[in-house]
Amino acid sequence: MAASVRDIAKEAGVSITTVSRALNSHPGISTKTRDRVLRTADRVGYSTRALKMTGMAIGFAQAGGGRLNSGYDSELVYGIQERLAREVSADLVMLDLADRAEGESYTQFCRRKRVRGLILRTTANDHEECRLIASEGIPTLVLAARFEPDDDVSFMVCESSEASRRAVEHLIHLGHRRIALVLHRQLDTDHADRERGYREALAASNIEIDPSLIIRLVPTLGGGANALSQLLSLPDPPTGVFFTDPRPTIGAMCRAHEVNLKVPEELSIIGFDDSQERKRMYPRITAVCQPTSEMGAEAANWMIGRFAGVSPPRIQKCLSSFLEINHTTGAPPPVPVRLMPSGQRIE
Amino acid sequence: MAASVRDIAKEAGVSITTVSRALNSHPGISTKTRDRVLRTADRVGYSTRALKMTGMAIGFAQAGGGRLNSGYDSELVYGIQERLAREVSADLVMLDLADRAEGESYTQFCRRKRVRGLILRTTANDHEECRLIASEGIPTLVLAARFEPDDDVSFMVCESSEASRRAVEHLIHLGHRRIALVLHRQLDTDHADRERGYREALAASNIEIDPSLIIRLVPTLGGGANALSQLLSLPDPPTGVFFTDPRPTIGAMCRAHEVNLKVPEELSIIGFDDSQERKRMYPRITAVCQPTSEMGAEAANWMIGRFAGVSPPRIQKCLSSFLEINHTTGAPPPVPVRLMPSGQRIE
DNA sequence: CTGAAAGCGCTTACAG
DNA sequence: CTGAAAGCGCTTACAG
Repeated sequence: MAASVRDIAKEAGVSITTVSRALNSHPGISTKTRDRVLRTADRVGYSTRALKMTGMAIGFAQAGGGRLNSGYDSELVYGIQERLAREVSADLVMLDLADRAEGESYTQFCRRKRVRGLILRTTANDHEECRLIASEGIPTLVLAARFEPDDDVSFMVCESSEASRRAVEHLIHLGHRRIALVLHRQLDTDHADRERGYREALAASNIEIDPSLIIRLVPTLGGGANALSQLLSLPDPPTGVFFTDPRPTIGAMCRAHEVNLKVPEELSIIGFDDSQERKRMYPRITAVCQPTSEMGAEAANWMIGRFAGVSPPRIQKCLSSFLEINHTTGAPPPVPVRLMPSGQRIE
Repeated sequence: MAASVRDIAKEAGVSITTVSRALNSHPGISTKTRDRVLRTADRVGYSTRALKMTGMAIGFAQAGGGRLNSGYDSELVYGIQERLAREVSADLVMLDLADRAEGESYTQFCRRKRVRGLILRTTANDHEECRLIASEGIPTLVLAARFEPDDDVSFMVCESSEASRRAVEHLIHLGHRRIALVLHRQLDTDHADRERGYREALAASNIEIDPSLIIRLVPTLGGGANALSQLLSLPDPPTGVFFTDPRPTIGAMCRAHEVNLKVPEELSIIGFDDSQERKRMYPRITAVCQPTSEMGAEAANWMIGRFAGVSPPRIQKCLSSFLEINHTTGAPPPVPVRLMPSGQRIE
């Protein structure tokens, strides 16, 4: 049960001295022995005495180092904590992977921080580090990123191509034909999904893609506002727009009010929401929504189950985004509305 | 430097057995001895071996137990982490004080969780617990609550009576005379501050308080929306409203759009913002704003300084809210706007 | 590169 | 209620 260095030593056929060296990455030890000892440690369920006393803790960290700080992260933390609080008494520790000591493995780092499992966020550039961490064997789950099935990495991701397709179909059913898409400039799998949904919906209705209706931007409030203006000043403007990120969505809604554009009478807008922003906007926006805090809760569930020996050691779960139809989508106007960049109407 | 049980024993003139018992709240020990030992432990700077290895960590917890989950908490955590990341390598651990073992003191709990200092949030009902925790001597800082100067509790709080007074003065200068106030039903010191600012501003301009213009509610989006409707359906409605909480502010802005009320031409609105909500609203709202993430950063600063022996052991700091004048305040309309509860205008 | 032995920090029966 | 001694978990010179 409570495996000690002695247990590992007996099991691996070495002295406790060697075990200690392996666990603490001392230099004077052969790679082969060290690996065998560490594998044995994991197998017999080794934990330091401090860890036994201290209770369970799971870490939340950003691959590549640094601290977590987006609203999306907060929503995830909220979901994780709520589930942890309800199910078990486990602490959540906000870690910075850049704090690892020289030569310290991720597993050792977590042991030192008394953390038994890691929930990770990552950028597209840090997938390799996620693979490395997972390969060490410490229970690891990456949130909101997708890995290949043969990558031995557990992840949860939110699929949004289908909800995105439905969103655009919703506009088509309402009678829209010129439908714009506002995308991330840096296309990750999530945003590629959303673009795919858009293209599929248009293709299914034999509507040709007009590249001038696809805008790629840095996802900020201001970017969204400008994208709206840019689209509406086109010679042949869209009657519906789909924003694939929350910040541009909010910026665009503000700009619509600013230029006195009636939504949805003059323009239909579908946004993107990964928290509860839509409840704070007027008109309440029709949006593709991600169940973010639910993802956090699911992540906590899996971790709890891992420690209890119930969860599978590897999970690759895909949650679904959903289209919530609210008050910013309607039939297209008889004549598309065109605005000067200044906001003045072009009749 | 690295004080051990042996050091404490020598210093306190007892055996290490007794020290161990005191540190772990074993029953068979006299209160007097235990207190002396624990005081000595603090004085000589005792820390367990695990703690020495594990690096610095500070805890974030809710007095009274439970997990933190409001947007306000997220903003605080954001501020704390940003500063911690920049200044030192300290982890932030989200703790649930309800996880304490039977008979375990707060200090012991923190030691077990390898936490060297506590940043607390509290409700009005849990001030006593904050005093108790602080009295144990572990570095403790309560955020966003006010204690008496002779309460030996460190806190940081955001004063809002002055900014609230300025907010109402701003309306008065614009020519408003009938100014409504929307308040928490449960009046804590923060909200009492804001009410005081309102009353002072009116008194200074010899405007009589009209109780029908003061609404007390549960601070939700819907509550704010209803408060707006209620105020505008009065026989003699206000031309300006001051909301003292973020959620009703947002709800009221949505309701204004909903009933097609022109803000600020027909009604001036001053809101309250403790995060960055105002940047997401249209029109951008004139609001009393709290520097929430700055408070988190200040808290982290003080903690870091405490461990370095630089910060004073006790701090009672009052940050200032500020009035940010944006686009929802203007001159009152020639004739006050009156709306039916349905939203229909009463001419 | 590895291990037997000494030793540190702490806890726990046991004796008083 | 207290302490001397045994003992656990781990690390660290030291020897090979």
